[in-house]
Amino acid sequence: MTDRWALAPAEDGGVEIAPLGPDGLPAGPVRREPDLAAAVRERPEVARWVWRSTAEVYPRLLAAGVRVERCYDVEDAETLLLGHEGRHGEPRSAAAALARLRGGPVPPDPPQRSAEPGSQSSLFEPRAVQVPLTDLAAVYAEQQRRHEATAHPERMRLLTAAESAGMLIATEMNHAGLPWSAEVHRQVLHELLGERYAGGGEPRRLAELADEVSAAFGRRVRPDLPADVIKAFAQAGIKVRSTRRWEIESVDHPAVKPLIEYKKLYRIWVAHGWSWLQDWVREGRFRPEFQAGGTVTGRWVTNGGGALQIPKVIRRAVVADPGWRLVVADADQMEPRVLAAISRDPGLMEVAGRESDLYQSVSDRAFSGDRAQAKLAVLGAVYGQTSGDGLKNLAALRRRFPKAVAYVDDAARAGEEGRLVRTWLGRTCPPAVGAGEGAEEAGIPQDEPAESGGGSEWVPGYASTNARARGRFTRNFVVQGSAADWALLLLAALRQSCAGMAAELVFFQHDEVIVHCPEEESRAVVDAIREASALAGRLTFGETPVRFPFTTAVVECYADAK
DNA sequence: AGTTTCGGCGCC
DNA sequence: AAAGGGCGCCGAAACT
Repeated sequence: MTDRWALAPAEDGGVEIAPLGPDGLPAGPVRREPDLAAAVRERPEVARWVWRSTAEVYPRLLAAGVRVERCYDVEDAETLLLGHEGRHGEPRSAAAALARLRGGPVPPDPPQRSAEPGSQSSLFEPRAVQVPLTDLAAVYAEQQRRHEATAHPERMRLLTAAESAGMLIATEMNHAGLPWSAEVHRQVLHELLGERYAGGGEPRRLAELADEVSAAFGRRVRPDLPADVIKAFAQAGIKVRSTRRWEIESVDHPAVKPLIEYKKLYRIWVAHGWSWLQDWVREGRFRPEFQAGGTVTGRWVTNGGGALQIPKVIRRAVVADPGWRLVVADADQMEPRVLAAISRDPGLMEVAGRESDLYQSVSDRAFSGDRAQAKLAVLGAVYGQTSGDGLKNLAALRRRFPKAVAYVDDAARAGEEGRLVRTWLGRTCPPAVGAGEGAEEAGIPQDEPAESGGGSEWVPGYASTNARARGRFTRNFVVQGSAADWALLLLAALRQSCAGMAAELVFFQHDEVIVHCPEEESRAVVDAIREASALAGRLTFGETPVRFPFTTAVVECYADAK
């Protein structure tokens, strides 16, 4: 690629830029310009901007109305490369990478700030250590070489490119915000919770439910205090270990019904109630701080506002602008389809090659038509279910789809034995806690490795509790993480096809994306999603029969999508 | 008084 | 039917 330029903001608000040669080093003199946004705006021919941190640069560009098509985020790539090299946790800053390159003392990473409601703090990162452009380019050039040393260089290049695209998209989503009607939200809260009382106490409906619970127990009980509730049940002659809903649901006592209702509404009140609205919604937009690649598996997180946990009833407040629509697109059975693609199990690839309900197809083959059982078995295999009907169902799944189950079993065994596992594109799981030479030298006891030996059955009972927990983690990691790999490519492709339109990506939640667009663009957006899905499948997994269908809905209100 | 952990539950 | 993976958030409890 020829049209790569490096970019490094200077302390005085100016910027250093330089074209890069094939080796990743500056191919011309470093230019210094006074205005970051102007420097980028004036060079639309640049195919990819190489910079230290998207979070540092891109919000400033967007604020000035400048978008870029592609970037390469050096610090983000450093994180992924370190992980792949088994050096998870080493400082990831460009300054640290430079120090490793030059053999100097490696500075620790600056501490992460936490989000405050409505803050604009991501516009600038004052704590970040700047590196001059020539040094940044040196780190970049070295990273290009490190890509070549990975197990699958072309996949690793795709991963860092996709993750950088994710950084751009997350920043653009933060800039756009999710359309949010405070009026509808207040209406929903009033319907569910009743009037608020002065003084900030519980709203009417919660107070009533608390009274009902107390009346049922015959004494004052605070339903939000688990210890109080457990004691009250004990006094009524009922032993419960916790107040989790699934545990008390089956208890025969008049307090149970109002208690469960209280918990449900209490949750909405504290997490998505009036104070949430006050804190997070401004001028018709909810602005969560999306953070691409915020989890070890590559899933995104949001920083503040709980944007990835919006309760279904609250989604009524997500309303398109007048004349606009929300295109809500949900990938159908994403994780088992990803498992089919990565394991190349012939039977699972065959059912995943159809767009029809995958769980139904699996159940027709292995569970005599019981879809619910098939879904449980698949999820149990991916999550590492350890007991109950799950194990029996897993056996049926293993008979029909041996390579698929072996794939996750192998990942689980690797985790139990303290080895690393990777996603399809090469994102690598962190090492076991206490693992590594340091721990051994220090005499920290290690978990016993699981019983090794042939066969891909996973035999419970042979490894320690910690090792088994790590096995469940790595088992899930390869699927959840590879799904995140694919989802990133999907987002990048979708963003590309929306580039000429007014349509904006405004929300992303693991396997679901929302595009906000003028009504007349909504058909084109639906088509774009289908095309992006097919492209993402090909790019991520190569030639594969597996398809990734979406359920799409064009709605004015998010709650109407399902 | 301030900070960390826990319990419970929301989403996938 | 049973309680497995990844997160964030809040208040209370448990600490320093």
